[in-house]
Amino acid sequence: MYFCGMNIEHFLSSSLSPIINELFGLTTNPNDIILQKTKKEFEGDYTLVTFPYIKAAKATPEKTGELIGEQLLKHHSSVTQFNVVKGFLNFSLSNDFWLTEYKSISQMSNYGIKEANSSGKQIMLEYSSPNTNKPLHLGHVRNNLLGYSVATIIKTQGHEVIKVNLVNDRGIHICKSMIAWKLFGNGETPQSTGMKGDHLVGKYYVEFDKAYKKEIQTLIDGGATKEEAEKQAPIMLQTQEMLLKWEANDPDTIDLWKMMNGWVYDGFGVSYKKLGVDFDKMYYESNTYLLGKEVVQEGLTKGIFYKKDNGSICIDLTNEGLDEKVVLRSDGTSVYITQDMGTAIERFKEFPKINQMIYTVGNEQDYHFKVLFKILAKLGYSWANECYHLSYGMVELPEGKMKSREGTVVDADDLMDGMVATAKETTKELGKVEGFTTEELETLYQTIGMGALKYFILKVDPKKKMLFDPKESIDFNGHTGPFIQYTHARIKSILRKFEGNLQSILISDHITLHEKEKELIKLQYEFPYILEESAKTFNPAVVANYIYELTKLFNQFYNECPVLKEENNTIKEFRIKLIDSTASIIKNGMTCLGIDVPERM
RNA sequence: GGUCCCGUAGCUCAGCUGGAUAGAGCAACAGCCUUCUAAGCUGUGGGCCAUUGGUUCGAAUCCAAUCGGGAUCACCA
Repeated sequence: MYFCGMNIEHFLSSSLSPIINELFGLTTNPNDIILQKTKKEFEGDYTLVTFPYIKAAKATPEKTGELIGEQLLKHHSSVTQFNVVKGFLNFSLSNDFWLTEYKSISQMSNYGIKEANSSGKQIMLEYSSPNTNKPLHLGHVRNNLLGYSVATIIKTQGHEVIKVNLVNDRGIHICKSMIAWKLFGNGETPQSTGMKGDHLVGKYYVEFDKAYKKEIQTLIDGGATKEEAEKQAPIMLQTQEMLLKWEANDPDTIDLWKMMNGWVYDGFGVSYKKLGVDFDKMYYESNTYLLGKEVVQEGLTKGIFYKKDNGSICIDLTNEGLDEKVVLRSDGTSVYITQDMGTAIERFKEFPKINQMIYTVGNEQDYHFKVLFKILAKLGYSWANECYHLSYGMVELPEGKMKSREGTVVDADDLMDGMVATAKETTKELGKVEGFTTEELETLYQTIGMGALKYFILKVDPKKKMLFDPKESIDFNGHTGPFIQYTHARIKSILRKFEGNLQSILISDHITLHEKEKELIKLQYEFPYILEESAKTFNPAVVANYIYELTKLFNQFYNECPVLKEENNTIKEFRIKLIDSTASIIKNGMTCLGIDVPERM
């Protein structure tokens, strides 16, 4: 049940409230009156549920509906008829009403999208945040697509968005890849192996794990307990030593670190480009991991934190329904949340104008962010309330959760390449691409393959975990990206064949709308409210599902109403306009999802 | 065990700020290409909306309990 657009809703509600008040002696105001779109099985455009008024009316729901309906009909020329079924008052708006509405829609360029303006907010949105020890996998894909899409959707509301990426480029896990490469790498480089840099480094992350496990087994066979073995394995000791060297700025270690991270960044760059995502600013944990310590001191003097006997510094959140949380280790070093506190404070200093900070991070960290925001609020940062954890569900495989070390991951590059390859195959099979240059074809395969993948992921509510079965490849028919892209191409094909001048078409006042035309107008009318809703809830699936509905409706229209073959020129020109604005909403909606739509396919 | 999230068609998902007979896609079956792109359209079958109670004129939707699944509760990140 959607709010039916603001203008119409407001217009109707404000017409209805005096009627209801006068009839039944109530004092409702227009905002209290809830209208809904009339269900398909019934005659009418909008529906008012009369149950709330039957007491005051001292009448049956049917009678109440009749009374309101009669008044509405009498006072409003746009309302042409009504009917009452049980407690539901359905009324219809006139042909002219919809036609007039459509005229104003068709005159707007980028209907529903607000330009950045001075009243808009400045919002920082963090997403992606990869580790530099392994390539991206399907989970990262969801994060990246979601973050990028939400940023784009927020921009349509006239806000400025600063997209940031906080790269986890240091720590023990990075050292693992480094040690393994040093021990077993024989000087391999992306150049010498032809491997993508992130994959090469990832290979050594796996190598580390193999060697580590082998050493543990040897130690256990020699009589050690599992716990002892895990601590004493030489490769682990070497890794810990390397981390200390890194923190001490040992030149050789830093050089190795820079070299291998460089490989990873080259690899990520390629993946990001394929994904079509970008960032306005990069943050690196190697620069931020020491932040937050002073704040801990500050909190200590304010009495928000306290020192335990063992020297660690904590905060007690048990009154808030949370636990006690360590914010500084007894050896004085930071924990995860210390950095996050410091980084947040730093960002608000660096960008004093930001009104909101959004973190795109998986729902496994729900608790962490609850604690983080609570601590920031306690420290007295008023903007703590404007921090938001854009939490999304895990992507699960049929066998369960993905685990990097166990090799049960779907690699992002493999996945994307596979989708593009399937797109190529399917396109060739259908054979509709005569006259494309080789370059255009490559772009098209890319567009379709990535469109399928992106739509597949973004059409589901981010909050929910989603299942991905690699064996059942992503579909190109039905509720999919390619279906929407195809429809767009179809419209564009008609527009290319139209011989008149699209810009100069004036919509006649004397058109009797076909049922499907009216439905198309009604649905187009909703687009701005869909964007609003989607931005407000940080949910691209709202846009995705809307665009699908619009597309499906267009295809029904396409099957019932000829455009170019329509003999009545007035109607033909109107239809040209109608499909043109449909195409542009499809395009703009898909852009919100980071999906391109081709002119031909 | 505490806290949080989730259970809708065989499968993947909409609908959830309470409203009419719970919707799509995939899969299955049956139709539609001398007509603007069939990656399309039309139709058929498929549901105790996990269960039980409660609130309400009205519950898939709100509340509680139960069952089932997941996450989290580190001086890891």
